[in-house]
Amino acid sequence: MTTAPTLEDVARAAGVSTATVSRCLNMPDRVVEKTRARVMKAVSDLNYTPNFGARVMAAKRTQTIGAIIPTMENAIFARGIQAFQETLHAKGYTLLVASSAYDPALEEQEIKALVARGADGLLLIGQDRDGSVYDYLARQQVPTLLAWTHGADAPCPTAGFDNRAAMRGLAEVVLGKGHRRLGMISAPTATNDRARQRVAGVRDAMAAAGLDANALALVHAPYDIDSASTAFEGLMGQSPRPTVVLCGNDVQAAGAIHQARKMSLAVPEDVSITGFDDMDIAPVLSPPLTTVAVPHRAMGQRAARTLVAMVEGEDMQPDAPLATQVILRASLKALPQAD
Amino acid sequence: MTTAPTLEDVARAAGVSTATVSRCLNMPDRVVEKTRARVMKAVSDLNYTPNFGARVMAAKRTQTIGAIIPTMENAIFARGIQAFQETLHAKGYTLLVASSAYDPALEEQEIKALVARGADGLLLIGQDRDGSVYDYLARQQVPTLLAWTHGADAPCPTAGFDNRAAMRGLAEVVLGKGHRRLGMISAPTATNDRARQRVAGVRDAMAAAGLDANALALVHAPYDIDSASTAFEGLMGQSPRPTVVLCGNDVQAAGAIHQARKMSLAVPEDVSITGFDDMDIAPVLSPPLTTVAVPHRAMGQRAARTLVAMVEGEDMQPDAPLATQVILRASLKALPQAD
DNA sequence: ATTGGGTATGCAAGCGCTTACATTGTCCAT
DNA sequence: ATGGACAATGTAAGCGCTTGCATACCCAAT
Repeated sequence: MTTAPTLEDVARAAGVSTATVSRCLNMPDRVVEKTRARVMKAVSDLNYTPNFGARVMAAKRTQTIGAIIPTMENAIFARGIQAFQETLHAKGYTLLVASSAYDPALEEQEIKALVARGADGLLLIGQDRDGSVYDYLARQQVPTLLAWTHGADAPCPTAGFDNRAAMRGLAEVVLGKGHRRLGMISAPTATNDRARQRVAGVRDAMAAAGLDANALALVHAPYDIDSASTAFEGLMGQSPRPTVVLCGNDVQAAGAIHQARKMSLAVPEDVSITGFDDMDIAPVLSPPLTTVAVPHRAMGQRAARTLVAMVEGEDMQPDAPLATQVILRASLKALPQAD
Repeated sequence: MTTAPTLEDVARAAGVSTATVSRCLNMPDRVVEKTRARVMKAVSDLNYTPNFGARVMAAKRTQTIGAIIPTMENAIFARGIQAFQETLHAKGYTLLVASSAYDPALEEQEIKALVARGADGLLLIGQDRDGSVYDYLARQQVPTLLAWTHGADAPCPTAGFDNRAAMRGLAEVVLGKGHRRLGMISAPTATNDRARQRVAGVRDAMAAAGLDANALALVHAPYDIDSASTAFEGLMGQSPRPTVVLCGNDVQAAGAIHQARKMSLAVPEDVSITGFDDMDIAPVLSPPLTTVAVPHRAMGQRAARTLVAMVEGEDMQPDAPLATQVILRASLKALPQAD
């Protein structure tokens, strides 16, 4: 056979109609045991795989969920997506992942590609995107869930945590340790609401502590080790120098620690450093990293459950945000009392 | 409008036939300017997106490439896949990624899902899988490329490097530093030819140096930090204790270093540790990690070019394996000469 | 034996798109 | 004027599958 077998080939081989074969595959209990056995044998003899395009076109459901994550370059989204996939799989859905490299235009293309491909639902990260994208999604009636963020006022249902409150919690701990000159390395905030919220969280804490929120020494850098190193170097060049640098993410914190070592600055003696995410590497860095633990797996699972419910037409009442937790490790130290 | 517009809706709105609309979209120069403008206006007025299933079914090409990677949990495959995607994108293809969690059965399901979805080509990692899988792929006539591995005798074309030679190169350096009692932490080798090859590479070097290859203290652990920590602890419990532990991967090396610190073993004074991959974290660990640099991006790009060529029916002569490079950093030290 | 009520199966109409082929229209050479 | 060549567009036949409806069949009850 030079071309892939079709339903009809199977039907012929089993001596039944295409309808029966289709039913065997999709609603096995509507076909009597004996026939089904014969059909299944033909299926495996011919090594038949249904043609997806045809199936979609006829049935209008794909049992496929699409997800677009900003990056696969580091593990930020990996754990959550893995859990998301596992849960989807258990529910009979297949996950297709694309990565946008933090580029809104690319993301938009990928959204269209996934929708065109018949994704029954979409998972996107964060809520910063052009209104036209949400219009398009609404128009195409594709249930969409936003993860890694939380908000009742978001343009779609969300499954995530409150980035602002989470970072504020960490900043409060930092301030509680006596730090007053705060530095921060954040991802570019233009199209990244999570990053923006984290910055806002730090400022919230500063304001609440009676500090000038604008005094935050803020530097932007992409989520990679080298950029963060450079950013850290810049921060350390300022005077007075910050006593602590809060990083928007553990990867950046790793870069900061790395750079500190290069500059012969002891962490935390000369400068404290914190991260965000509590990735695998956080406890392994030296010094081990103070960070914010994000419930990645729980978020992925919840996202899967919610999105499937949306796809299957159930009403979902909005979820509360997931809780995050400050993890204290050696990279943050208390400042000696000055007053 | 309650349902997505179809080609026919557009045709009606523009006052032309569906064929003309289709041509506007797929071969614009076969339609005269004036008509095309009218059609395009209708398209954007209606916010029309072609139905992928229908298009696939009629045209039999999807411009989609599928990739299945063993894990997204850590960044092992991330850089390569990212480059793969970028190159595909430049060539007008969309990449769909699935993760098999190192489970052959899951991988098989995902292969079928991707094929059924009309992937024009497939990228798989390594070559260890049931013959029936390759039969299926041949049957379905889906061009398939194996990455992260190299071999003229592989069941499909490959785009990668020689794991065995790469690890042998590192082991030779290690032996050259005077180490004689070697420990190794490898991923489970049952369905992972890359891991198996790396072990073989170490044994090759040992044998070539006149050592007993069976004297290698080998422990298996999945690619995560905690498992590697445990594995390292086991290795250190043996006596005589290895003077160096070669890890199948940088993540495992991170776990090993972490565990060494916990056990108050100084690296590299008490024990040397090496990794594989030269991930971002390798230079950031303390001590910085001696490892093998793998040309991830080059591999991803080559894979994309080769696979697209295969999909488009060009003949490809087999490529040479990509070169790897031993990166010496502080985690490996020379042993004092004993003789 | 008949009849009625289920069940198991077959029939055939699409699903939205592409594309080979047919048709219509245009323009130029004769 | 007329025919021919070519360009622009339309017509309609699938692509492989699902599913509402029709048919065939089986068994129990009469």
